[in-house]
Amino acid sequence: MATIRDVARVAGVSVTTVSHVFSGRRKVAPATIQAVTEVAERLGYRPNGVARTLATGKSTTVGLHFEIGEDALLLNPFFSELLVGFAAASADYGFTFKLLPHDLDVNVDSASLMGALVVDPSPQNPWVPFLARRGSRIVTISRFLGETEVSSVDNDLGDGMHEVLDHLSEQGYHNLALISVRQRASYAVDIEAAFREGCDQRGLKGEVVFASDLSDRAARRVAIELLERRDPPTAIIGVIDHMALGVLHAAQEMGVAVPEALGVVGFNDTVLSRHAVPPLTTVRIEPEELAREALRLMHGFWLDPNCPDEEIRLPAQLVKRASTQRA
Amino acid sequence: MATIRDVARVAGVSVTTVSHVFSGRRKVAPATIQAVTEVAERLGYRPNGVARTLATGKSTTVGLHFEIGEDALLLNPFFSELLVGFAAASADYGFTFKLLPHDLDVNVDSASLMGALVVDPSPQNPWVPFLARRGSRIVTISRFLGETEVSSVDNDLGDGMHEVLDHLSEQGYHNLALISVRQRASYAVDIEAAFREGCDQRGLKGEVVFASDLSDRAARRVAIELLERRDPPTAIIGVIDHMALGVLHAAQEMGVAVPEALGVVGFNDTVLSRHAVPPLTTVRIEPEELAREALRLMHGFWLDPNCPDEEIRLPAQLVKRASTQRA
DNA sequence: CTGAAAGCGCTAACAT
DNA sequence: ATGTTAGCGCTTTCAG
Repeated sequence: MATIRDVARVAGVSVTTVSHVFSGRRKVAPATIQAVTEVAERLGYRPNGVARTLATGKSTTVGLHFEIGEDALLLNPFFSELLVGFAAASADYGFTFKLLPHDLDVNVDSASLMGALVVDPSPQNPWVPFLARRGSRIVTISRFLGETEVSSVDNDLGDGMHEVLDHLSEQGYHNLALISVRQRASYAVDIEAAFREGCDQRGLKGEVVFASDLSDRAARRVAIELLERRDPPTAIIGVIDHMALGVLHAAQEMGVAVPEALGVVGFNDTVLSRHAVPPLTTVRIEPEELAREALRLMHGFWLDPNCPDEEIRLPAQLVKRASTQRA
Repeated sequence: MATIRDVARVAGVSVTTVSHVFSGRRKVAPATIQAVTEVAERLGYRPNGVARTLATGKSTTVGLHFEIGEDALLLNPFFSELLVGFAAASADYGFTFKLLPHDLDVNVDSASLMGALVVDPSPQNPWVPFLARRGSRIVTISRFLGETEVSSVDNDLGDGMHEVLDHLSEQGYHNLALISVRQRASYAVDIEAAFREGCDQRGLKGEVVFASDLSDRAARRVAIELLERRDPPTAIIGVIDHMALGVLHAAQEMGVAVPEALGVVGFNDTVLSRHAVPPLTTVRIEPEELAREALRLMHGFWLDPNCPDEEIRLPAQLVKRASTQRA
């Protein structure tokens, strides 16, 4: 691999000059630029980013952490969509990603990270405080409800829930249940709060029940319990599509007709909801938008390390499908 | 951030010693280790990986490239599963990942990569030759059918196809169609070859048709065409689960009973196949296994940069579900 | 408009 | 068992 010195020598200029034609951080004579570029091309020279990062102390790598573990989140297509969004947007901003392992690993080379994107952190997420303390700028997808102050980009899920409730009551569903999880991630908190408030406001009966984890199986178990009651809910909402699918399965197994006897609603509008039978009413959020905004914030931090934290809020929109359309 | 020099000074030893207590590359007196560790702890010192990489010329970062684009691959849960597998295995080997953008970006800092993992490359994949030329070791998931010599870990999909054909003919499906794609990735090539050969061997009628891309929609369109024929196939196989789902939808829309009038088979055994209605017969591969093997190879290269390339082949196993069980 | 030279934080001969 | 020192490849004052 040719180094900056090789190029300088062959082109008959100093390394300083070569450095500047590549960084563009100071004016260089057009003829010199021409010559240097040519030599560099010929020698197959590419600036070494590691050396550059070391010299400047400014990295262009951002950490990426998905808080996915034993539970079913790992199968949630939402994450793939987000990932694609990140990959796409990274090209525009010149960032490159480093995947952070699931468990906090003190050996991770935080010196090489300018910041980190953390997806759906729970308040116990160890990476957020860890990285923040080391001086990394952090942007979370959905909010971090722990102590550390960070930037975030999130959807207005509460708003989405209100749309859901309007729709359900319009369709004649008045006895509702929300299947949530104990893990206090912001999306669960927001959805629950809006659910309780919205049911009160509309005079709907609404109960929140908890599944042991985010899997469809766990949701299915809870749904079966709900449907076995003498006064079962007429509509069940899952905090993520995955769980709503579990409800769908429970209903099918128990011979409960959807949407006639039971309305089912999910959140996120992943492929799963379109492919469900019947197709699932859900709340749409835009993963690519989330990714793009997150990277925009990150880029702001890169330009100005002292740029203050920001909280971006994107809309969430109800998508009506067959699982709640009583005709 | 404390540097190695701060630690050395405070601990009253040389930087060399500090370096060695952290790298373990030479014996250091227990007492010294103790003292250095203590000071480091107190000062919050962490070795700077960027500097280390520069000094050693040996990085522990591996590039990760998913050849996902406009087509539906981005929604294929298989990738999430692989990703989780990579993340899990990386902990064991001490690797960390750098996501490579979809399009070849010459500005990517290949100097910081010891190697790259490329998932399902088509023969036109630009990253493989690019990185190989820069001296990165490459491991592909499924084989790279282009010119460049690389290591790979792959499943024996041909074997899986033979199991599929045995099963189908056993169930009385004798007029088969395989929906594949024009993109000549190794999985499509392998599956097609085994399909043709297997049908011949068993005296089954077998036709390969092509969808415009890997999406369920494209597969659905092709399936509709197939089913509208005067002599429609009695079983349709999709090269990935996603496409088989499209077939399922086409059948449903056209009132064709699955599995009675039509058998449907997919590949990969993603969540989608379990959640399909009816559940999809498919060929199971193990994403975590693939990830683990790939990283094992990569680690071998890290230990010995001259370690020869290797081609790992993992099994693929038929999973019989309702979509082909004629009772 | 261009150079010289001092680092960035760490490793690895080469010494002792 | 430990230390000295010369880099790794690049950026960046400070000079010209």
